[in-house]
This record gives sequence, structure tokens and C-alpha cells, in this order.
Amino acid sequence: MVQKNAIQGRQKITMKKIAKKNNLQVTFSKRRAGLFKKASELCTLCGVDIAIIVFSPAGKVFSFGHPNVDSAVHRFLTPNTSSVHYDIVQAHPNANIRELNAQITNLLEMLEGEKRKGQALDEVREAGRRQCWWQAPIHELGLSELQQLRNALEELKRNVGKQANLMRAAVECSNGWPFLKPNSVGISNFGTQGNETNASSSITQMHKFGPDLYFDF
Amino acid sequence: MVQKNAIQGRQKITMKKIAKKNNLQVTFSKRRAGLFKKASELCTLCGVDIAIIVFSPAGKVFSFGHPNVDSAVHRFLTPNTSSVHYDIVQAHPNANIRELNAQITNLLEMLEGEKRKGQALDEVREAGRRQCWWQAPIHELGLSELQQLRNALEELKRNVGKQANLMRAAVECSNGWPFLKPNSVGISNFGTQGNETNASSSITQMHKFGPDLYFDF
DNA sequence: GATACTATTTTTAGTCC
DNA sequence: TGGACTAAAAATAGTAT
Repeated sequence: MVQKNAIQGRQKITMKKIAKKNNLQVTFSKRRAGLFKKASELCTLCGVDIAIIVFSPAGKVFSFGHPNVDSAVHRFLTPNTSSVHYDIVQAHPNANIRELNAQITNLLEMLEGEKRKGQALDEVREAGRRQCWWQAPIHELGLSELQQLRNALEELKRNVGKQANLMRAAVECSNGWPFLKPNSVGISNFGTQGNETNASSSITQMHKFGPDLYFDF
Repeated sequence: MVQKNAIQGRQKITMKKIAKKNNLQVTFSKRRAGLFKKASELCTLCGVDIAIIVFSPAGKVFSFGHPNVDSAVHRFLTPNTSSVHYDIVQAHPNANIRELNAQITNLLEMLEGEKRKGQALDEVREAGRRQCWWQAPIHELGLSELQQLRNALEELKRNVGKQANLMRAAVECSNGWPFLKPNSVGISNFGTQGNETNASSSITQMHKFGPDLYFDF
């Protein structure tokens, strides 16, 4: 089905800008993912904060940050000042959020394993597709369900985006924030920060919703 | 000349914070170098701009940037004129954070269960009471990949975390903030408009990172 | 754009200098 | 902290969906 020629496998490449546009795009996606993964691992293994900002060839912005991009950037820009702004949120650590983060982190690891184990059993589950299956007594979800979950999440993401547009409109009609200036980083930061394990990093992507607006969510 | 024990070669490690201080430091140095190298390669191969900021366990700051950190950070923070970061407003009380969190938690539990059962058979479970909070039918589901689910989850995690944080911040600082309500949702937006900056092609090999690429404070 | 595959190329954990 | 070394763990180029 899919065996053309012999030579398969990684090829060595020269370190210079890739000529073929198409190839460049693929490489960019792969390596960007790889870079973010490396960063994530570094965060987890060494418990450090990292921020990465990448401007894609297409003009989009991809960012990665632990605990988030802005806190790191802020800390970078103002080395002397202790992140005061962030304390607004950090003042009262929310156990639920941490719990959520922990769960998601575990989930991600699980999915990795699940993915490896086998997608053979996936077919069997195709038939068991239901509406709102996520509400049902969850005891066992197959890959089919996971796929549905994925779609559902994307839908959610889309909805949030719409809302973001509305919100933005509202903001522009108002003045500004008490202590948030255009070039100052605002509140943000979630997940555990400080020390102790967990890989609550975040990989984000900018999504375009309007003719000239990118919402990051 | 140096053959102490047998076990040589790379060992697999678990993704959690390294316990041994000494080991952690070594790993940090190596991986940081590796991360920067990857970033460098991405710059060269794809001709894109990147900025990386890393706060070491020792409190130092390491950064990598092409063409330099500040330009990328600046571009990230000031996509254009107006636009305020982290605008928080609740235009319409649509998305309820609590519900969202509940759903996510629920989904996570579901997946946890799946993992434990070791992907047994997938019998159908009754629909059960539902409350399509995002009101979006998810019937026509294509053959998705777990990898995508993973990405979606990571994005969602960030989204939920941020919203929850902002919500808390709103509650704590409700006295004085414009239109913030206890159940308001926060959405942040960074723009990347117009500026296309298609990374110049004059990217010279960034071999070893020169003193102008590494900043060690 | 993102993924799947697979043969190779790279990266790197552990340990010693 | 920065190499050196070995061998196993990861990342990934090229190609096709």
C-alpha cells in the first residue's frame, strides 16, 4: 500500500535554509513541536521557567511558556523587580487549578502510552458512538471517544474564540485598566509555579479569528 | 581506560523533576544547550525569528534570540498600536467556568479510567443526562489522532487555567475594576498583524552560540 | 497544516576527567 | 561548568495521507 522505493529513513541535511517551500513548512512544524517538547521536558526535569516565542514563516506566532510566556518575559524585562503583578493571582493559590493541571499532565502521558499500545481496537469502538458520551459513567473510553473528545474540545475552543471577539469589542469601547498598561504584562500564570515537579507548561498557538486579530487562548 | 561498571550508554528517565541536585545541574546545562541548538537550527533551516528565555535553577537567566531576544519579545508584546494585553471582560455570561472545569475534570477521569483498564473492550454506555455546555453537535467525527487530542488538551489547559486565574483575580480585585464580575471570564489576546517580517535570509550559521547569542547574567 | 512510517541521524543519561 | 565516551533513547527527513 505504501511502499514506493527503498531508501527510507532520516537523511542527513545541511544546515542552511530549506529551499522547497513545502518542505520548509513541514520541517518547521516538526521542529517547532520538537523544540517545544524539549522545552517542556527541561521545565519538568529541572523545574525551571521558560518562555519561547517563534514567528513562523507564515507570520503566525507560536509560543511556549512555563508557567506562561508573559511571566517569563516580564521577569526577563524587569530583572530587578520581583514579579509583583503576578502576585495578584498567586496570592491565593487555587488547589483546583493545580489539580486540574496535574490531571491533564497525567492524561497527556497516558495518551502517549495509549497511542503506542494499539489502535487496533479502535474499530470496535466506532459503533459505540453516542451523543454526550462524556457524561456517561466513564469507565472505559476507546480511541473513538478520545477522538470525539478532541473534536469537542476544538469546538469549545472555537466558541471561546467567538466570545473573545465580543469581549475585545467591549474592551475597545472602554478606557483601560487601572494598572495595566499597553506594554505591561498583566495577570496571568496558572498551574504550579515555584518548585516541585509537574509539567504544567503550556503550548499555545495563535489563532486568527478576525481580519486582523489573533487571539491566543 | 575508564571502564568501571558495565551499564554504559543512555538510560531512560522518567519525566519528573530530577532529585539529585548535582544531576539536575548537569542535565540542565546539557539540555539547555541542546534546546538552544535546536532553536538555532530552526532559525537557520526555516529562516524564522525566535526568542527563548530560560531561568536556571540557580536563578540565572539564559536567553537565545534571532536576530535577538529583545526584538522578538518586543514584537510579541507590541504586535501593533493599541491592543491591550490580558483584557478581562465578560461580555456575555455564556461560558461558565465552573461548568467548564467540571467537564474537564470529568473528561480527565474518564481517560484515567481508560488507562487503567488497559483499553478493554468498549461497550456502549447509555447516553445519560447531559448538558451540552458548548452546544455543538459532534457527530460527524473524522479519523482523528491522539496527537491532535493532546494538542487540543494542552491548549485547553492553558485556556482554562488562565480563565480561572483571571476569574479569581477578578473576585479579589473586584473593587475598582471596571466591568469585572465574580464570574467573568478572561481572554488574552496578542496580535500579530501586518508585520510579516519574513526572517531575513541572511541568517548566518549560528554554529556554537557566540557571546552575542548567549546572555549569562 | 498536521500525521503516519521507518531508517538514520542526533541527542543525551550516567560517569569520569 | 565544560568535555569525553558509550550505547540506548529520541528526534526527524523524506514521502504520502
